[in-house]
Amino acid sequence: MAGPQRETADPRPTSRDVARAAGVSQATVSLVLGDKWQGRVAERTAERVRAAARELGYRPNLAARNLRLGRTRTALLVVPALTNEFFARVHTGAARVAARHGFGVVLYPAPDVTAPARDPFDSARASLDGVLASSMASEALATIRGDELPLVMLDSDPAHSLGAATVNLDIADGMRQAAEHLLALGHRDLLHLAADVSSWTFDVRRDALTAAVAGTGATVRTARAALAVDDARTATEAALTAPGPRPTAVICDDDVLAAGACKAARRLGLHVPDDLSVTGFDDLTLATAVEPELTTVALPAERFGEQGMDTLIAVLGGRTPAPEPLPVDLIVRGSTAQSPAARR
Amino acid sequence: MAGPQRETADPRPTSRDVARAAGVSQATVSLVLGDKWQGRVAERTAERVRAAARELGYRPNLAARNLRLGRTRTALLVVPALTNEFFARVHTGAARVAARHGFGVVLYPAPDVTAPARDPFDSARASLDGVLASSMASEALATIRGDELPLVMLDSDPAHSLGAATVNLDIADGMRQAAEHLLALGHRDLLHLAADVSSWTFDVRRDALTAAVAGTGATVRTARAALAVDDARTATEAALTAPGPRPTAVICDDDVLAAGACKAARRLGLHVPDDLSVTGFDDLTLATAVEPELTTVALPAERFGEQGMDTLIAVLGGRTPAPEPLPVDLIVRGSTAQSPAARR
DNA sequence: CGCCTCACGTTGTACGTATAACTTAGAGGG
DNA sequence: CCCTCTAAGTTATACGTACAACGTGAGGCG
Repeated sequence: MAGPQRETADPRPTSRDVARAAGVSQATVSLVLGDKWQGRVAERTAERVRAAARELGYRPNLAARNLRLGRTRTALLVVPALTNEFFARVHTGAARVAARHGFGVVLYPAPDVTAPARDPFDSARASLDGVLASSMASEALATIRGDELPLVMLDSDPAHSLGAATVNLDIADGMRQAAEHLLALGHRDLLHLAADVSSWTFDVRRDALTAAVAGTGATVRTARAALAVDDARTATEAALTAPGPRPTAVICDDDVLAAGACKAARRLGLHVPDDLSVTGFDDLTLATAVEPELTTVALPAERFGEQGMDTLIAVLGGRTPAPEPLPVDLIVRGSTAQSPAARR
Repeated sequence: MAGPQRETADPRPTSRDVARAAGVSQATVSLVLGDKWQGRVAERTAERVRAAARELGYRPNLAARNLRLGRTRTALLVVPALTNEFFARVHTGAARVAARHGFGVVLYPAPDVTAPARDPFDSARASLDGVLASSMASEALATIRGDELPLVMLDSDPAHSLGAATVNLDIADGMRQAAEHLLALGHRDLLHLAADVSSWTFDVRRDALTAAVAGTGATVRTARAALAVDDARTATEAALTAPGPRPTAVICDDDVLAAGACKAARRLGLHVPDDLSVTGFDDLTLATAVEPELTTVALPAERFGEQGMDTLIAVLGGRTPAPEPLPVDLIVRGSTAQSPAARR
């Protein structure tokens, strides 16, 4: 029955179609559906418009709305890697708050945060209202700032924020808790298994650890590894077999590193936690999947993402909130115990 | 020196500004920058326009372009949960291909794929070119189909695809490989630790397992658990202490489940793999973090995401490719060994 | 009775882009 | 010398929305 197929297979109804169906003007439809009709449109008419919109399955064209309003209700989330469970959880939290405010979140995974590929970001930023950037190097940050886009920094150095709002986890306190836990268990020779990544969040861990052991007589050696189990295992093996007194505890920047450290211990015939204590960071799924379960610093990742997006939306609204760092908690599980020496 | 601050803090240059700077009309700017100027604009002029655009830092307004062109170069990726590393990797692959074609990817996490909350999806779909939906129930699928949006199904039942293109992993073959591996090791009493999730991808695992053991004389019992370590451990403990012959191997729908199974074994005083073999599925980071490392079916998750997006873009281009299922590989590690009986 | 106010709308326009349709100046052909 | 043709632009318009500015008829009031 139908004639030859038209090239327009998608005649989505517009506000004008709704207007025609309701017997009003397009402007009235816009007023009613935009909730700006108080005292401008009669309740009877408003209801008729709403009914027509429902009937036709009307959805406003966001491109047109964005063009008209000059904003997009879209925020960019920049993270090092979404495959890192921590950032996936940050995204979850951020997206939840965003949705609550009618915002969308587009992701920009920056494999190398020090030198982000400009192209995908360039094409995207023209349609963004704001940026939520996690763990970025200040160089990359500077290029973003040049765009004058509202920016909120997550877990980044306040000293290099260039005036952007920052939202932080109390990473330093987490590291302090982990260190004091090990010290209280009698450990005096610590190995810091550090992430081989240039990022403020890891600098904070280092400094907090240094501060925590200062004056206690304990010593800290450092090993570095990429955020992968294998690399962490190799690095730990090397560090534990190096000359000098063998560390009795490994304090790791991350749970993945801690898992690698545990594997290294097993390879060397050391028992965790009897011969070697290990602490992680983040409390990922990993932490309770390995044996023994990891003593680790639990970060409220989703809450963190939520607070980040809340802050960005506040900034867009002209306010400049400066939230307190979110508290973190050491969770003591099976991978830490009294040092062999303290047990006597 | 500057006067009082204006309310427009962001006068981003438009194509008209570029035109003025280059001494041409706005249309010419659009032609040059859109690469449609062959034989329409002199090379000298084109270069002048490009220079002006560079000078002003011009970026086209995507909202205006989208409105004009009626498409958004944005695809929606629907996944059950981004915190599942598998889906994070699928996203990575999909986003990579998308970027290559100038497409953006927006995520829609569907916590419950059987009854997706309509609201966030509703507001988003008006600005989408297509949908890439992973592991969705056919009900939810039907509601999407109603929108007439180009759709590609990932890892979903071809029989319920309602005509949408499907892209699949060869899950059945993976499960077959795992089952045959265990059978070859002499295991005759298997426990299938199934994901307590209603999804085609898990139905396929079940059916493939059933088919693989048919006629071999082996028996398969089934336990169900949510995709979490703790739940998997509990379910496995219950199944292993149930009356009847104790299974000598656990074949799991997922690595997280496998990690839970390993923990259950340890609790019951069983050694993996000597007393109990365990296989996983997905080959997540988890698989090599636990001890022993998991024998598991490796899925090319990123490649899968890439192929999904390639297919969606092909569909948007009017083609209807039907790619072969991607091959998967069993990776034998330390969590499987000969059955105690076969060892004699 | 004439004017004002108020409630309820409508008309018109702008956002920035892409492109169809048109103009114009030479070049070349008959 | 006029006519056509092409290169090299330009003018004008539409996409769908939000909202400022403008009617308009009815009732109130002096």
